[in-house]
Amino acid sequence: MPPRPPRRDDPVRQRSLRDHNLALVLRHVTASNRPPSRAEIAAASGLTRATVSTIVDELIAGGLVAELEPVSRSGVGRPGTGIVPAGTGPAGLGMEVNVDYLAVCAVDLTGAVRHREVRHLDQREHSPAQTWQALAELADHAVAAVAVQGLTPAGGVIAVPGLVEGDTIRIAPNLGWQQVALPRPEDLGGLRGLPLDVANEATLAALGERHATGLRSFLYVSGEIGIGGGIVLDGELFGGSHGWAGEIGHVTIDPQGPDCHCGSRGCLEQYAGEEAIRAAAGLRAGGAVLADLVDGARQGSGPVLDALEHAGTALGVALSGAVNLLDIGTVVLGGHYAELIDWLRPAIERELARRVITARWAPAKVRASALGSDAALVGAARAVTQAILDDPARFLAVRATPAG
Amino acid sequence: MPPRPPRRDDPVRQRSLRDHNLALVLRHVTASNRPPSRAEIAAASGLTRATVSTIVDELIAGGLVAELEPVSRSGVGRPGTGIVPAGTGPAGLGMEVNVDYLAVCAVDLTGAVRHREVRHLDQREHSPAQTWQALAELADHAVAAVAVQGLTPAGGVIAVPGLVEGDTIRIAPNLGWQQVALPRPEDLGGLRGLPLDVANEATLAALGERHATGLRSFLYVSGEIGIGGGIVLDGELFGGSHGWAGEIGHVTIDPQGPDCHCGSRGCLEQYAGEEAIRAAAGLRAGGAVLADLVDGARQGSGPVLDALEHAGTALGVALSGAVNLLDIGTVVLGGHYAELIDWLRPAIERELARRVITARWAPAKVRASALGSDAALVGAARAVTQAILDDPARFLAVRATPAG
DNA sequence: CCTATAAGTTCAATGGCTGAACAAACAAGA
DNA sequence: TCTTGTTTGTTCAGCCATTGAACTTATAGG
Repeated sequence: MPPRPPRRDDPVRQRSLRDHNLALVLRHVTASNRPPSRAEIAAASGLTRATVSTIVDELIAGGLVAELEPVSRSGVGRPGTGIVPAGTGPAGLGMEVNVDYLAVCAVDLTGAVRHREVRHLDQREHSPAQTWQALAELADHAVAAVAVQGLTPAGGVIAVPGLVEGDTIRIAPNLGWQQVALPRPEDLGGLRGLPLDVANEATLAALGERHATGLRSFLYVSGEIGIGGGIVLDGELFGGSHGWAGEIGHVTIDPQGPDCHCGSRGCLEQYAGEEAIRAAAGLRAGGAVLADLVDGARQGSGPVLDALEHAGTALGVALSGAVNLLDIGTVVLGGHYAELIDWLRPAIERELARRVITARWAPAKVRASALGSDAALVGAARAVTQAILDDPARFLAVRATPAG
Repeated sequence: MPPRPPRRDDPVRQRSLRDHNLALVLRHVTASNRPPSRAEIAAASGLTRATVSTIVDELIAGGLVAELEPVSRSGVGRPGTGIVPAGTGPAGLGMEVNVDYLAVCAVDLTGAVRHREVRHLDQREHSPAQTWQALAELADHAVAAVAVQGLTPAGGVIAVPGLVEGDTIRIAPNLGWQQVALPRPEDLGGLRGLPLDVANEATLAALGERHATGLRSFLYVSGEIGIGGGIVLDGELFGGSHGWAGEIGHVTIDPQGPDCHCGSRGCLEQYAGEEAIRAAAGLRAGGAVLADLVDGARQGSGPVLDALEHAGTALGVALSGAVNLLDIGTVVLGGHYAELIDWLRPAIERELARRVITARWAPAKVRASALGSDAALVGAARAVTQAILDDPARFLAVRATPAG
């Protein structure tokens, strides 16, 4: 995964000093809601106006930020020129492989989605190679579409519903994939030469939510066919030793509970996974389960409401464990859960209040995803731009040296 | 809690550059097993020999490191002079308040314990003020004892078995304390003017284990009367939003399980807490429970072995959830668990293998605490010295300006 | 005693930040 | 319209930490 932590064990020379402050200034530009002037950046960051000026010049020359037309703002004194993230230049390419669709999107440095395409395609009927082929076509569209907008993809990240280690997909149960390697850039057409990465979809969705909501620390839980999760701590994605952190779907709810396909018993998925809720609600299999659930709940169907209540209780038990362990203030529900939150929340909050030992001093908040089903796709694209924003110096360096 | 993270949002000036490299060099000195020479530090850190020389001079002047007598090492060329952490100068004072004893210890910058005193005293029969009074006496002994060894305490940390927020103890169930404030330094006799801190004992024990074992990431679980925990990620203690992370004792094992004093049901403590194991093993109450359990297990007592097997299973279920969530490679068992590990481990490992979804690729290791029952005490003391080692510049600055 | 090798120091050069002075751009009041 | 006051942005000398190369110091081996 891209966002490498700042290397604490590296020596610091003059250049790293500038690198740090480049990132610092750029962060102020992207973080503030109103385009800040050089003077405002200086005041907020603690650097002097002189330093900020030279750094902003370097960022402008590198195409990472742009000056606004000098807008006359209220107040006396010379008006400042607003600095904004560049709307042209580098872009991030997000791709998603899911059970029944492929999707691609592109975001610019401001975080705006500049292109988006979804193709319905059942991966279970195709080989990984065919999937990569189809994804390459979508990616080519995207590159062409953003090129006319003045954007050049600086990298791509592929979101998959499975366990990823390095550049290989260990296992993606719902796709029926095992030990699938990342496609080489050459096999992805127009992406030739572009740095490419794969990561777990829930992890990337958490990253997407982090930017969309502005939350510093939260636990993201996505309910689809499986249950995925991602952890964001103090603004950074927490990956764990191998990047597998957040696997809440197979946390034990009841050690003696029903068998799970993972080989264990009583996993959360057996209580709050799509199939479990559907069965408990007495709905037909193979239909549009989410829509049926929402309809049933709206109409006050007893079995549906009971099923959601049970799922919410199990979710609440699992989340209580996570909150006890991580002391994290917010839980974000994504995927199908986002649309079911009104019926899940009471049970979740009840369990959190009962089972979290610090609940009386700092109750955890439960909220719905801001990006909905696009979270993983947008998160993947933003992983690319975020890497640039986190370390602009590296981007400027590689852009300066090679002639490609 | 002392170890504040490096502030990513701070501006970086020339001075911070030096600050960073001071810490970098000092880290190399404390981390290597053999006293490194200036040249070795330069090679390992990436700095030049010139820079390392000036930095080492500054550290020597500040009393944080010392030169060894030039020992002739094998090999041609001028032998290097080894640099070691100073055995005199600043010390860390660790204090522990527990149910039936008070303890104080002092460590120097090398991590060596230079003083240690334990006083048996039942806190439940005394007010917090009386406890602070007794602790102050022990602390005075410690300050006097280390003074003759050339050590001056630079700060103190008190470990308590309870929930701490900032400078107040929210609740310490086994002490019967609620909303107890940190004693003011003035009320602690010889500690006048010393920076003082409180923190949870399990959290500090995790910190102690981190130094004793050299592990970068692990989950520490301590079984005493209650069950505490601490999380170390990539060498740093993870505190969560309020510093309450690691509360594994009240993770749910069975949502319908027995009532817990915390107000919830089926908490881990009801299965693997001292009282639960004792009752399951059919041992008398009020005795030396740990000793009785070890004796029973050694003699092959059926009820005792069954009780430990059950406790291990519950621990394994809770730890599986934690490992799924955090993708953490090692679990360290402390407190009483350390002495019971031979009988707990089989069940724990069985559950981890079954319930952790990534177990087949990266099985988590289970090991016993290296510090045993001293972990919290030593961890508290090392929290002080670690803060100095992490940011030597700050220590040198405050030491330089005030004449006290 | 001489040579090779490695450790540690000295010093001019370099790069990046600061602080103060200055120029530019605007509002408000006379 | 002109002046005054205010804020923005730039310029430049000074400062500070690191570098790299030359130099000194200390050892082993022939």
